[in-house]
Amino acid sequence: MRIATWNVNSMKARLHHVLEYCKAGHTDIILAQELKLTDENFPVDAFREIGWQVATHGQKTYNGVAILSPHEISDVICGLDGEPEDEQARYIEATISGLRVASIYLPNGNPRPGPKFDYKLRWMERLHKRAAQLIASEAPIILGGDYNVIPQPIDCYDEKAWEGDALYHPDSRAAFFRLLHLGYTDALRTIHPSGEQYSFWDYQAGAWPKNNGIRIDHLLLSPEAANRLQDAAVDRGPRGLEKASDHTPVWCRLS
DNA sequence: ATGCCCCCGTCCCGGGGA
Repeated sequence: MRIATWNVNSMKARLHHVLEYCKAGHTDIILAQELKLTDENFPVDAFREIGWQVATHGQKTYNGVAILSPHEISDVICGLDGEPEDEQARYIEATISGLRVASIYLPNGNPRPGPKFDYKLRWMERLHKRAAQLIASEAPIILGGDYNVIPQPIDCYDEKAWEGDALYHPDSRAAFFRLLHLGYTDALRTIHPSGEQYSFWDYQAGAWPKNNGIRIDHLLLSPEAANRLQDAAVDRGPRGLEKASDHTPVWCRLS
């Protein structure tokens, strides 16, 4: 069973790339983020035609998350508890082949300090509560997505360039490690403990050709999932295509 | 040097992204 997370930066603009990725047989599940469209406008039929099912939690213009798979998707939950007035579509959870998976689009948090950074930290606390509930279930769980957190210095091309940024701020990183300390495993870092494993390259300033990337897309595995971890990697292919997303898929394989 | 690029919206500029 292979699971990939991919911030597609508009499902409408990236539909062809995503369909090709599905058809290529790289993965059994895609946890997608930044759809930038409503559920009504999600191209369900295009996926149905290639034998894939979808569960979506969309929003006009901004955010939006989905779970895509050729296998049956059940018990879908959208959103996190704790802030009923929050209308941003950033969390969806479902069961596929006995695996509980979530697609997460964590708030960016810039500019910091400010209300957007406060929202990011509150959102991470809400995610922490849900992650704790899930781990208590002792099911195999994968919390995948764009966490908008650079965990360690090794995960960015230039530590100085990110100093003070919401993605690299000590509060963001501490909240990320608090998630791990519940008992979750960072799949990619477990398989590749050293070296850069970037998942995002800015569109600007030639970041991609210069490999000025950061690692912000993560797959967090509960113990029952981590026990089955076989492999994990960044798939740089899609980032090199014409009209690419600024993120590329990160995947893991479970036995 | 927080602009460079890219995507969206009832749309030719501005907000948001990271």
